[in-house]
Amino acid sequence: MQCNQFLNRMFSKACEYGIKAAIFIALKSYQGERVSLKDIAAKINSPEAFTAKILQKLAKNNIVNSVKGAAGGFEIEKHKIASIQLAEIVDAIDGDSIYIGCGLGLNKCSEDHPCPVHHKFAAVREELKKMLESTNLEELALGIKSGASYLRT
Amino acid sequence: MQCNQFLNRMFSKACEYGIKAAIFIALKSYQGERVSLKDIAAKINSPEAFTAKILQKLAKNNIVNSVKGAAGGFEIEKHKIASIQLAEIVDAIDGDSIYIGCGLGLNKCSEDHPCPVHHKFAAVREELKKMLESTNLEELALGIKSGASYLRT
DNA sequence: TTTAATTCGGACAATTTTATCCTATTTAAT
DNA sequence: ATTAAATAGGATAAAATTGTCCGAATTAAA
Ligand code: FES
Ligand code: FES
Repeated sequence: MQCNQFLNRMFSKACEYGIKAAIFIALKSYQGERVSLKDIAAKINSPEAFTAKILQKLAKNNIVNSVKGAAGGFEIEKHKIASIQLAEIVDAIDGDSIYIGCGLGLNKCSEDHPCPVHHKFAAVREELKKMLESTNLEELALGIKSGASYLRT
Repeated sequence: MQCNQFLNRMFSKACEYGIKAAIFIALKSYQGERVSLKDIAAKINSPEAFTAKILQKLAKNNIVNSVKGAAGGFEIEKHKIASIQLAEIVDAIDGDSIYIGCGLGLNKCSEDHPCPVHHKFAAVREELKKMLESTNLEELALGIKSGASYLRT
């Protein structure tokens, strides 16, 4: 008997992979290295082909550069790394409804027609928004570099 | 062409329905009325059969009482309403990973082996947890009763 | 006792999310 | 030029979530 029940998340799996991938790419880019899909998937412990799709999305959103062909891979221009906010990555993959939308699924969140949890929820959601908008890739990458944090279990 | 993309949520659809249903049942219970699945689904604008499953879950978790047969329906004992926290409902339907689990999907969130966003994320998540644990069904129901908030768009 | 209004719960269907496979294309190196 | 190492992207599959259907069980009321 498999007890599957219960695994709601703040971010989708795709988004989790996307964030971790971006961090790893940023880290390597600082070292002047370009990384392959294979390396990324191994490092962040994600399914390769699925990760490829996510990277395509990040590339289309100009968050990472992809380079085709032998010796190709993914990279981020060093000077851009510190200016990429977590919010941009989440936005590219999950959209902004997590920190914009109504907590109880009303068409839109509004003061004029609030859902029952609006006032309490909006505060938390705003915290999340601020957090995502004030956290950049550089600091996240530095945490990995210094050994203060980890990309996989 | 349907543009479906992007609809991540804080709570699952099931959980959204569950919260709204519980609020409506609480409201009616204060008025000494028991409500049918049909009424609930109509009031919160949810698919009936799906809502039935969710109500079964709430019943099994002793959050609502279900009464079978003609003139049956759902109710919550008045004296319990103020003591039911939002967290209990979320927990019964979505589990606790939303306010306990790692934001980047590591097996477990821990200070000893933190993911890159741990410190920033844990603060927001804790806010969410506090909010869910300090909000009870009574206040939510009162918002609806007073016309200050709405259950559907 | 019959009937009608209910919830219960199993089976199933549709949709979305997650994951895989395979071919085409690009590019560096030989 | 040829080859090998990459990403791109379409097609498909698997799994999870969301949604539907229907018969069984329960209960109040006629
Ligand atoms: S209306 Fe629901 S969170 Fe604002
Ligand atoms: S380890 Fe990821 S949020 Fe704590």
